[in-house]
Amino acid sequence: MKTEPHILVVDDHRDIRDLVTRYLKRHGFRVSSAADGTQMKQSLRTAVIDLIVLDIMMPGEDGLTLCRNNHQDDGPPVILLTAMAGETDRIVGLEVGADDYLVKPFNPRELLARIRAVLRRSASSSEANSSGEHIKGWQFDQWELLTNGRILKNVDGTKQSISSGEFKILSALLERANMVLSRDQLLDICHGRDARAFERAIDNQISRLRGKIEHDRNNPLLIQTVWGDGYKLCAEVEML
Amino acid sequence: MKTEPHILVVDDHRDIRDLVTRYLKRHGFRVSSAADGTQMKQSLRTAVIDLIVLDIMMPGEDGLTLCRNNHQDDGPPVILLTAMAGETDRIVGLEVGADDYLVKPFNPRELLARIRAVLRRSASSSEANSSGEHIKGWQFDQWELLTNGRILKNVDGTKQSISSGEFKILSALLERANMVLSRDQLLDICHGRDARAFERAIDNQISRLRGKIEHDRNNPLLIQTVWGDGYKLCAEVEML
DNA sequence: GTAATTTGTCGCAAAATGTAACAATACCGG
DNA sequence: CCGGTATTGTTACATTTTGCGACAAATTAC
Repeated sequence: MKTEPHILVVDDHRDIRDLVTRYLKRHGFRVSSAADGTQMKQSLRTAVIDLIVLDIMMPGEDGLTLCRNNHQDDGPPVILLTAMAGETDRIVGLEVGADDYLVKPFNPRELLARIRAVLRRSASSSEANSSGEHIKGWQFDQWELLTNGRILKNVDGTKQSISSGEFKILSALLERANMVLSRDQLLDICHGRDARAFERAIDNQISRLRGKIEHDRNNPLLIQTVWGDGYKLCAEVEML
Repeated sequence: MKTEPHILVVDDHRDIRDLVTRYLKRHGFRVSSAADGTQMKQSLRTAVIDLIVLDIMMPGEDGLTLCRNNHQDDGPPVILLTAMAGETDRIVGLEVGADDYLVKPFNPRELLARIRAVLRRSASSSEANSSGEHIKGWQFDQWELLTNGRILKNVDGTKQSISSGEFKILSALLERANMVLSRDQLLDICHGRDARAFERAIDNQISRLRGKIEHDRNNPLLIQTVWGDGYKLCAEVEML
């Protein structure tokens, strides 16, 4: 049996709640809404929520705090709504625990796309990639990476072979393009939680990857270092 | 094929309609106009409109309602014209669905700039990239900072590499150009609330940044010190 | 004017990162 | 099973980035 994902919209503005709710329902989701942290927690107790859309600015309990707590409790994934751009590296990732964010005002279609992306990620990480919706690959910068092969195709026709480890790291980065991934996260994704291999192994893989995909190895633009945090793939990524 | 964007001007005052129409046409847009909600809906049915300039005060159907409906239907972006300042925060965003607003009386050049900005935003967000920054970068003084490349491009072609810490500070300042940011705020933005690192660390970053972007290091014009308060980026900043 | 406070920036040390070289391991065809 | 090859982990060292103390310069208070 397959039911539609259940989204919980948390915002203190009634009209925003209603608008988003209607929009998401129109696109096939089940939707509940909550006006504050208390209602949100209640909803989480009484229903199985697959994803939360959470406004960061709310009276009473702060959206950030709610997000953090939810994340500590292994709750559903969260997409944050924030009023201003910038300073977003910290929001997404381990510190706060959001899975993605959107800057207001945003395009509802954009929200929809992000919701689908986050759901796909959390689905493929919880199950052993059981359900069908597979991606064929990614297109970014001048490269195309297909999930089945282990080959990077350049638009100019050249090909670049990569190892399976490099493939894992690259696809992890592509899956979360433009977000910072810590070395820990990358290790988890590529090796599973068990092998607490020396963290610097990641640096090496990154270095090897850069050597293959960057234009100028000494000025990496695609895979960027975020000092003290991790790595981030910077590019417009299109899924195939 | 590339055609010029088609703007729909909706206002019950004929003189304003005509003025705006002429002005926009002179600047290369295709323009239609409507005097009320009925005409507006008709135009939307019969032509592909890229953006609506909509007066909020109109006899008959309210501009706000029209805007809301249009937004629910996934219609084109809207710039609202409003008679009074204040209470404008809630106009922009999901609540009403406007993408920007302008207070009457307004400078036509200002309208032009906003139209271009909104068109640029909606163009980039309609592309189906599942994730990616809203803003591509900023342009200020003689510099251009791309969120992707973490590289400062000078108009003369020179490039200046900056570290990820410097990038965070600079983008925080750009994001709030011409406002004062305290060291505390900058620390929060760059490191998160946890690490209450020595505030003077900011001074250092600022100093290093100045060394890279100011014309005369001993006479910083771009990043100005507000004694006892913090720092302020002083420049006309354009978002890309 | 002087004293107190705040800021600018240099130099250095600590921490983080890049990467080459090498060792360990996995993989693969016989 | 074996030798050869490709891949990956580890170490070591160079380099970059950052934080912090120190002191000079600037600003404000008095």
